[in-house]
Amino acid sequence: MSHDGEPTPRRRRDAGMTREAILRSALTAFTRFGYDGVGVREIAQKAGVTAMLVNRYFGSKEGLFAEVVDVALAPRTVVGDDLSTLSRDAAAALVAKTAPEAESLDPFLLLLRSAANPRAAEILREGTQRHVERHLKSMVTGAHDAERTALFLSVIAGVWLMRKVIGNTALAEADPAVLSRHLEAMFQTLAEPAPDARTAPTAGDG
Amino acid sequence: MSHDGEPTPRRRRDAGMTREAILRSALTAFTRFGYDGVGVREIAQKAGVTAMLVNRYFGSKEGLFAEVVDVALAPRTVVGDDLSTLSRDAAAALVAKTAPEAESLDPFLLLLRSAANPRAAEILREGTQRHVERHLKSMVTGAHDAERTALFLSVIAGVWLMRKVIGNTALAEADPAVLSRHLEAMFQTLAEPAPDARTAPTAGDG
DNA sequence: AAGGCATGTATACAGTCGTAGACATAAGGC
DNA sequence: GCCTTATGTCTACGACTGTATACATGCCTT
Repeated sequence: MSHDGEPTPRRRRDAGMTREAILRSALTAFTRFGYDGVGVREIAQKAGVTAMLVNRYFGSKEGLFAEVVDVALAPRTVVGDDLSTLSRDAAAALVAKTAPEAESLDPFLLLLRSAANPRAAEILREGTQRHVERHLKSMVTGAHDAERTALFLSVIAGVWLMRKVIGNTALAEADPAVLSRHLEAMFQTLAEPAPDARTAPTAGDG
Repeated sequence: MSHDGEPTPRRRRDAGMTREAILRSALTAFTRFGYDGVGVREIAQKAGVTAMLVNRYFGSKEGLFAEVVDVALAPRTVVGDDLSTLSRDAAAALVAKTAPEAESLDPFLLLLRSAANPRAAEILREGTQRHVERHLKSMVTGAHDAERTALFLSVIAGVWLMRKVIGNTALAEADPAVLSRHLEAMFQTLAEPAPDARTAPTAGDG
C-alpha cells in the first residue's frame, strides 16, 4: 500500500522522535490533502500516536501547520544557485517535478492545497516571504527584484496548480521539452532586470 | 441582517427564481471561501432558503458546485478578442483585477480556493477545459496551442494566488505598471508560436 | 527498588457537516 | 369551492471536527 505513513508498531518513549514523527506525518498529509482536508486524528494515527499528543506538542492544529510550513520552506533551494542558468534550471526542474508520473511532495503543493483557509494563507504568506523569497531574491537582482521574485514564484505555483492539482490534460500530457522551452523563455524575461520599458512609465501616460 | 418589518421578503414561490438565488449565493460563497470552506446551510441562508432546498434543486453540494463552476466559466471572456493586443490587454486586466483595493469575485478565485478538494478539482478541470480553454485557444494559434493556452492560464492563476489568496506583500504593493510590463512580456512569449526551438522536432506534428 | 515526572492514552464535549424523511404551505387546475 | 402537487420547512441522524480534562504508563533519577 504505502511505504511511509503506516502506524508504527511501537516506539520507545522519546519526545523528540515523536515530535518529529508527527511533523513528518503532518507534512505529507497537509501536502496531499491541504489544511482543511485532513484532521488531527488522521495525522496522529499515521504518526503512531493519539490525536491529543499533537496538541500537547504543537498547541493546536494551526500551530502544527505553522511548524510544518516552516520546516517545508526552510531548507528550500528552489533551483540551482547560479543566476546564469537559473531560467533553464528552474524550467527543467519544474517540468520534471510536475511530471504526471512523478508523485511529488513539494512545498508548492502544500501552498496550493492549503491556501483556501484564511489562517493557513496567512501562515503561508509569512513563511514564503521569510524563507523562499529571501533565498531567491539573492539571485534575482536589479530593479524591482522583489516583484520579479514574486512573479517567479507565481508562475511556478501556477504551473503546479494546473498540472498537478487541477490535472489539466494539455499540461499533463505535454512534451516536457516544449514546456521547458516556454517556461525558460518566461523565466528569462523575469531574470533580466527590465523588459525595456517602452510602455508608459509611472509619471504620465505616454 | 435585516431588522425591518419584514425580516424575509418571502419571495413568491418560484422554482426558477429560487434556484437562481441559490446559485448566486453559492457562486459568491464558493469563490470567497472555497468548496470546503462553506456549508450548504450558509449558502441556503444567504439565499433566503432552507438547506434542504439546495439538495432538492441540485442533488447535493457537489452537484451545486458543478453547476456553479459551469455558470462561472461559461460566459468567460478572459480578455479581449483581438490577438494583436492580447498580451497587453491580458496583463493590464489581470493587474487591475488583482489590485488590493479591488475585491473581486473572479472565477480564478473559485478555482484556487476549491482546488484542494479532489472532487472539486475534477469538476474544475472539466470546466476549465470545456469553457475557458476553448475560448482562449481560438486566439492562441500555432504549434502547441493547447500547451501554450494552458500555460497562459497557469500564469494568470499563479498571479491571482500570490497576489490575492496568499496576499504576498511584494505583489500586493507593487507598482501596477511594473507588473503589467513583466506580465505582458511573459504573455508575449506565449502568444508567439515558438520561442526559437533549438530542440529538433523529433516527432513533428503541425 | 521506589518515587516522580515526562510521555502517551482514553473519554468526552460542543460544535459542524451533508443529507435523508416526514411534514407544512401555497399555487394552479378542475 | 376543493384537491393535487409543486414548493419549502422542520427535525434528526450519523459521522466528523478540534481540543480540554482526567487518567495510565514507562523511563530516569535517587
